[in-house]
Amino acid sequence: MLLSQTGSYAMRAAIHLAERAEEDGAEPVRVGEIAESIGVPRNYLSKVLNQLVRAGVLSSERGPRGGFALAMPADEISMARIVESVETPLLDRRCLLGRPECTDADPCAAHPHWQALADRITSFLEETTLADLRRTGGKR
Amino acid sequence: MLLSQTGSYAMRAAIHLAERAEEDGAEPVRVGEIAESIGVPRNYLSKVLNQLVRAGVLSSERGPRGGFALAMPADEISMARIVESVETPLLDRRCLLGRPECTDADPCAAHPHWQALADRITSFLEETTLADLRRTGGKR
DNA sequence: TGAGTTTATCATATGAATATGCTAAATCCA
DNA sequence: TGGATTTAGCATATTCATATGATAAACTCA
Repeated sequence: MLLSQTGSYAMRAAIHLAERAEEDGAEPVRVGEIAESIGVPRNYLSKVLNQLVRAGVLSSERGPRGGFALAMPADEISMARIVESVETPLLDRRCLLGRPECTDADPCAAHPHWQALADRITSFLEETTLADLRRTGGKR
Repeated sequence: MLLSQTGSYAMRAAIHLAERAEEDGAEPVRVGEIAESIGVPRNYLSKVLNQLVRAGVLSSERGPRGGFALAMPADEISMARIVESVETPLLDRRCLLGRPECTDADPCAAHPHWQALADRITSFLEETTLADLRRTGGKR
């Protein structure tokens, strides 16, 4: 699996916020609505959203009329930015085999074979934005 | 990370066996040597190797002169086969976002963007064999 | 102001992956 | 045969991601 469970939650929540932003502009969305909509544990999601706030991806307001919203336009938020906010490291590009000491000088056996694909994966995560992932038309 | 820790251990152990097979033919290699060579916990590796034996990727012999060896030529053992032997599932191609109900009829937001890349990752794992990963020349 | 609502934070629980240690079974060889 | 060696298998420990629950802090609005 490319994304952790937490990374998946973060992505789905962000996509939901991108969709809601299209409908209601900058109106904050409450945790309860997001959790129910994407079907994940409410309290845990709350913690994940808070990480996104601290990473500057989301903004939040407390109290009535409070909730979460994207901190910037959807087309400026990449998958990489979201995933990096909640899980570390995003992708071990250095070494597919997980060797801590894998360097160019002493590369692992998979090194040359892995590089090209790792580059594509990284590009995918960096170049795909919430705007790309937002549902257009079709059912919810 | 694309591979789990256990998947990484399995790959590195298999690569080591492929290299040793070139040197000594079908001579079994003991857990101790493999663990020390790739720098992983010996007892845990023992369990991982046993999984590979039960999956038919490795063969094993007990007693003095015993140990582990590839059950077939290195160019017939794909990364996919090894990783699938120790972790499930290899890669959730269905849904990048981890939604359990993600189908063609009701796809997740990332579905079309994810498919092409997932295909490439799958191909990489299926088409790269131990023979490709074996070190040729260079230092150990 | 003060009651109600919502996020923020903390403390803890659960579960799965990872790791360790011991015993059993198989094999070799003197 | 019997002791030594090595994998197989089991039982348990540890660690970390995931999850839950309760309280604190911030905000709204009557």
